[in-house]
Amino acid sequence: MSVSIKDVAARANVSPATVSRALAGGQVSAALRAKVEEAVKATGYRPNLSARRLRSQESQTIGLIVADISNPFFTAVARAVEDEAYKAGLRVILCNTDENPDKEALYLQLMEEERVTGVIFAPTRATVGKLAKRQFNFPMVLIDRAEPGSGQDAVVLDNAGAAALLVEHLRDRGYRRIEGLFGNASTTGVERRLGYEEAMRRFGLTPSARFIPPSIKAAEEEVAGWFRRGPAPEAVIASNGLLLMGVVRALRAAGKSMPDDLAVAGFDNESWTDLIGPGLTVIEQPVATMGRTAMQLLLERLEEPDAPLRKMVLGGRCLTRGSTTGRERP
Amino acid sequence: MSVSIKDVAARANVSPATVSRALAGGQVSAALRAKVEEAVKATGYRPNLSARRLRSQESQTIGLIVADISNPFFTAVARAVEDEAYKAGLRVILCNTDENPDKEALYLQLMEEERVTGVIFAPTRATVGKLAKRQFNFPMVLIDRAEPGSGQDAVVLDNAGAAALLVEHLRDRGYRRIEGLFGNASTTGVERRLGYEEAMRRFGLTPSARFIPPSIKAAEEEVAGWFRRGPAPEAVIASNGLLLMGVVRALRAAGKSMPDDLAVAGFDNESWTDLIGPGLTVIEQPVATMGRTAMQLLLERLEEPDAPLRKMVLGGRCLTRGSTTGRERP
DNA sequence: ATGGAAACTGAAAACGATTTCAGTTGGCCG
DNA sequence: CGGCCAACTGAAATCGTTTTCAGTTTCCAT
Repeated sequence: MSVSIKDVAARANVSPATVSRALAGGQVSAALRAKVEEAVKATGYRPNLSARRLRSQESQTIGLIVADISNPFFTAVARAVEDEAYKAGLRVILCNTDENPDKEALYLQLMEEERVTGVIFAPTRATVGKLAKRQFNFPMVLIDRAEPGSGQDAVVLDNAGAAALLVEHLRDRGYRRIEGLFGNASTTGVERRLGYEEAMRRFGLTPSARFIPPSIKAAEEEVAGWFRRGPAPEAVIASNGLLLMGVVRALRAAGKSMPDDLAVAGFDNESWTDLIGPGLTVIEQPVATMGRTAMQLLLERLEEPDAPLRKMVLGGRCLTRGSTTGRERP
Repeated sequence: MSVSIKDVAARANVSPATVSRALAGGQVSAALRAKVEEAVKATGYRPNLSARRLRSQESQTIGLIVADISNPFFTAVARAVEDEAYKAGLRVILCNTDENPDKEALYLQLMEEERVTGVIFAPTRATVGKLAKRQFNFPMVLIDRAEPGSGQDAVVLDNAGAAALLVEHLRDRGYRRIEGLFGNASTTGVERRLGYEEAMRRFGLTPSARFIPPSIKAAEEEVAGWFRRGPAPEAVIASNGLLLMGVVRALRAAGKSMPDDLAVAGFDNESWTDLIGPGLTVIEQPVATMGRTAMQLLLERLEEPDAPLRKMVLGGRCLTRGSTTGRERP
């Protein structure tokens, strides 16, 4: 069917071995190399990557497993990972788990069958704890989400620190009753919550946090409830872009405005956050750096499989905007 | 190294052929099947997909080539394509071209080497015309962008019709000097421009369109120029989400507001468009349907390689919001 | 009991590349 | 001129599956 290395060899009157060497830049006389190249062009030959992988036992492919590529945070991370990967001559298989542990297990198994070179993975809280128990036939770098005992390299945000930055900022602007909304699927929610609670206590304030599913709708309903039943807090911190959008939607639906009815701060500097009303105060995550770093850690791990475990913790930046302008104290 | 089917066979005291059949659900006695399954579990065997692909000559993989997965339009399409693909037991290789024809050529070649089952492709204007000339070893479905003579199945929006919807809406609300901003990299820009111009003329208005690169920055600079040098039009139509965001940014930077200083309408109902100021009037593209349909067309093409060429044209919906509220006539 | 069909199993041949190993040249030096 | 090394080339093995082909067993109807 498809033209194989044998066809090229036949056409150039050489052996398949010579064709292989000529194309791979091995030791071949200039004359033969030219003949081979001519034959390749004439036949329209394309190497068969499956055959190459089978023989050479390396897939030159990595897996990227995230919750949902539609989430701008993961989109940005994925884009960075892919750029680095293709630069390194690696292909990327992308998988969306929708925070579903079953899908995570399924895709991890798929990765083993693909004999991938490595995997970059943003696991759910349910899965991250089990990773240490299993042995994979590829190295893995966790991204965005990790736990002390997971036994894998990782790139994460300083979640607690970033949450504390927001609390501190809100307190400085005079807010006291600061509510926290945290995603319940990932370790980031947990860590951000701890950072929030710790900071609140440090300032002598009473923390009040809610764990909810990481979706726009969940946040919207939660905040709508505050306005319906009251009392609403003075300020809210949303632990990711989805929750942040939910908060904004609820405010709009209830005809409330920022920061007067509710001051709003959150995570993820998505492209629209500076365009909404007075602009949203957010933690900017170094998304591209995270993706690039994950890829780097993976490549280095491939070079040195026995190097000590590494966890890269990156700092977030607090971008203050109009949604937390400040409050005249009573 | 890795455990192969032979190891399983040895452990179960059967031949590799039997193991293969047992796992593929072939004709095997229940007793042997159980023995094989036990052996699989004991050895931790995972089939090697490269070997399987080589032998069976089918990759069970499709390529998805788009301009930039960070663009929410493509994100949504990609998500739909992937869901459908995994449902059909196919893997997806995602490639970002950044509207660069060289990268497009590179990735198309990669797809041939991967021996992919098929490709879903959103080509640039530069490439789409050349597709008919080349022969690929896989079927291809164009998505979002196509041209009459491209010789491939396609799923596209009724671009001219959608642009006309916007013109009609703006005219109904009393706007007359309506400027159009169109992306210059894809056929959608061209088609939307034609639809815009045709509709303007139909209403006795003078079309005034600009072709610019499909980036936030390009649109922002263009609109900023209007306010700096004047005169600004009464309304603007932006032919995609990026340009739309650029328009909004320029307005904000110049301290202008919608719709009084400039009425704004555009393409792509991105999640933030109803939250900006009075809400943006946009054409909602059936993104998920587009992705799903592309996958369907591809699967059907695989079933019936010689079926006639098909082009699916989907209608856009006009969501009217505050950015085009209307104009009191002088 | 016997014939034949049906069910099951294993040996071996692919799939298309890479790579080892063993030649075969040709050139150069003594 | 003989010998040796370097450079080049090809035959054949290999990667891990699937699948064909042929052989064996089982079972049922006659």
